[in-house]
Amino acid sequence: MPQPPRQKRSRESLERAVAAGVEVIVDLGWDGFTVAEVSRRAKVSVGSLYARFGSKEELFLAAQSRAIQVMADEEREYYDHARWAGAEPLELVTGAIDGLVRTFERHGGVLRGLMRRAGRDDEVSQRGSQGASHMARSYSALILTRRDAIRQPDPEIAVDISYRMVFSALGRRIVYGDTFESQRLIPWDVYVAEQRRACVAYLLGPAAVAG
Amino acid sequence: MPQPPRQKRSRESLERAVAAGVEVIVDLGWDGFTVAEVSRRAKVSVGSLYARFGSKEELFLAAQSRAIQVMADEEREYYDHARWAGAEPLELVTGAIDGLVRTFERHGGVLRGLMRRAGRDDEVSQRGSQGASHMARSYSALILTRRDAIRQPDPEIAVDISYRMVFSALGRRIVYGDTFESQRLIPWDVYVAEQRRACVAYLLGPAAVAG
Amino acid sequence: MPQPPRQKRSRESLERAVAAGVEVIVDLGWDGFTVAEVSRRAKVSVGSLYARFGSKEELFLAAQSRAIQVMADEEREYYDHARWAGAEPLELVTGAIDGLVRTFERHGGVLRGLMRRAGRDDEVSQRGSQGASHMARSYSALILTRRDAIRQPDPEIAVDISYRMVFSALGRRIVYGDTFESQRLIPWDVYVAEQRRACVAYLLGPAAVAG
Amino acid sequence: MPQPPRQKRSRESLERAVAAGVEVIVDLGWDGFTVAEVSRRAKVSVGSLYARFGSKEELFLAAQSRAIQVMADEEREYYDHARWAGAEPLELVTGAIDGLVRTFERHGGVLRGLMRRAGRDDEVSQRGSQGASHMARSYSALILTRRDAIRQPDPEIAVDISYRMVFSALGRRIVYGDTFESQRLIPWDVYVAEQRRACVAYLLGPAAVAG
DNA sequence: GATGAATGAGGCTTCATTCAT
DNA sequence: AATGAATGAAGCCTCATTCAT
Repeated sequence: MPQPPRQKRSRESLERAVAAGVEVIVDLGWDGFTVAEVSRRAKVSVGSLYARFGSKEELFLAAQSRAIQVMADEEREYYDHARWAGAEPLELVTGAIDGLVRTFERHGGVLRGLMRRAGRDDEVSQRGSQGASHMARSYSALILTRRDAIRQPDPEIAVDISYRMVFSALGRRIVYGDTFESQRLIPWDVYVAEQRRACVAYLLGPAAVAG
Repeated sequence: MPQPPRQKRSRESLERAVAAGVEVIVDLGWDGFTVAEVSRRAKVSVGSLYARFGSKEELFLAAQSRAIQVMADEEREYYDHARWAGAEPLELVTGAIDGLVRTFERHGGVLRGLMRRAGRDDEVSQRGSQGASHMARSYSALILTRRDAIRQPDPEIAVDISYRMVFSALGRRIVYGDTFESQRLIPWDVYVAEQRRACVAYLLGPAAVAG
Repeated sequence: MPQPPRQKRSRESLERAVAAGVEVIVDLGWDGFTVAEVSRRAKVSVGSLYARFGSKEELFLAAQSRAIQVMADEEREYYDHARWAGAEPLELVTGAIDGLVRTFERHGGVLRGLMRRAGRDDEVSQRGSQGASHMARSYSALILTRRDAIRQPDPEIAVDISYRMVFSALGRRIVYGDTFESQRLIPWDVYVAEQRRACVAYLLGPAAVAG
Repeated sequence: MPQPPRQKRSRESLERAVAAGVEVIVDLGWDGFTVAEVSRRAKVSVGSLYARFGSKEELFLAAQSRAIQVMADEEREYYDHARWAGAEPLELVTGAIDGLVRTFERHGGVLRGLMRRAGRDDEVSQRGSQGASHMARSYSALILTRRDAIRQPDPEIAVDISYRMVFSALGRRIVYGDTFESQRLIPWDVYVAEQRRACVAYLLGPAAVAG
């Protein structure tokens, strides 16, 4: 009986395991991320998971890496400087922020799971940090193509700060919901729009806003 | 002696239990928050903890309430309008933000533990939310004593947004550390100062900054 | 301040404790018979219960004794030979059985609790046995006043057997309900009437039944 | 080899678990029926027990089912009508009773444990009831093959009553011992013989006894 | 004595990891 | 290599009993 190619079956199992891992992170978060659950969804035996990943921790990290990879690919395309050639500073700031917003909108589910876990696991945190700070560089680089428009003493820092502010504000909302730190109901659209306004005011100053 | 002695021991061990609970939240977070650990640190037996709190969950909530209470007391004093009578808008915004900053500086440890848990437990989240949104009202009320100075179409929303931005930025840093979403090292002082600048720019516009 | 007489308060506490114990046996059975529950209902502290009864076991036994005492008093009156002077054998058998039936009807609640426990605790069993076999003697003595009417080789044994049969049948129904060993629904009245018929047939034979 | 080897170990440990469960019921009853004890005797880990049975309750029920199954098999064979073709009414009644007696003689140990628990657990009671009432039907059906011989107005009820009486009397003796409700010592053989006589007198009347 | 707070052994259950098949 | 059954440490909770006040 001809065996199916070892490598291929293997790769497929691994693929299913990682995909199931991401799925579980989205659906159940870390608390529901049990080896048995991933095994069930992936249709890969527990033993095989351990053969490939060594520990639950590694399995989770693999799922995390996968999710980050997807985001990074989208991000690379979005922040491609060619797309923004000739854009005005206001457009750049708005566009850079929107890249971040898009990521949170598209990947909120998995980001929620990852962020919750990152709060308690150093390795997860470190890898999450790599993904987030990679985006930080893309974001900053894009805006700093028009460094001259930044009305702050240290443009590098100011842009970085703006990234952190938006990242934090969106991340918080993803994880804790829309009325955690204030009961006032603010729709996502308005929330996002105000982040833009605040960053524009901070980075570009009055002229830009007026314009 | 005004207190009935029989209840004294009781009150003391309850006190030790709550204090130990807070301590464990600070040191180990929810994952290390086991009944046995609190029992050990409080030098109170497991049975006594259950006599008072009914469940591990209740015990955690009691520790949370205690921590929130302390913060609320400090906050009430800090945001007392009498202290800010006659202040300029710039001072108000800066002062309001500093109230938030102070809270995070003083209670970062416990806030870290609580926030991590709030991400996954609704009751904890709800109570944390109450504490945070109470401060939101104090913060907003203070700044809105000079509503006329706010250079945004809807001052209420703008002030609320500024609170959320600072809260998120500080909270994130408390939980995830100072180089999570960006590798750039920015000292706490600068980080805080830039939050102030961003909020001032957003809320008060150029005049205030210039001033 | 004049103290209430020690002895009296003491007796009253003990009384309340025993009464509460019986109440708990009736309402909750052994599983719900916790020291704390009796303490609560009796309004007597746990410490006092231990001072008087030494252990939960003793407390239960005291409640059991109390319940048995009440039944024994009723029984003594019911089986008083003076009441049955001149009765026909059929009346005697029927009457003796009815004495047993009455006890189960009046004290079914506590008997249920005691019997369940007696199955697992030797001391409870022994004391329950004393109560039940005391009634056996009253029952047998009454019927044997007309020993000559018993149509069995050994009247003593036959009467004893009849007692056991009725006792078992009633006890079983009290503890396990009316459709345990057979699904056929037989109302209590019919159930009791048939026990009478069976015993009469066994003890007195055809003549009595015909009569 | 017809059985897949992978499941063999599994089946064996499940088998050991159930057998150990029955053993513990016999030796220690419900009170001693702890998961750890069954695990120890079965040489099956606690985790495996939970993998198979989900809860201690399920494990107990599985042991109960096993015991009931064995009894039901014996019963089916014993009460097979072919074996009793042409029997006289007296033989039928005696034989039907002896079927019950045999079951109690052979399975007294486990019946004791099950009955004690049935008094307090509805599921256990219900399943026990099913077993007992299945036998009730076999018993009644056998005797009612000669319904015409029953000297009672309602033969169905009378036969059912006789079953209940014997079942109760034997069950009681199994659970509470031979001198619970009466101190008079009556050997098992005599006890059983008198049950037969009583039922015969009740069901068949004087003619049968005389015969 | 009376009180009831305090103790801690012991029971149930989950799940990461190992290992026989 | 793959499978999934087996393992057992660790966590939560109850309640009989003790003991400081």
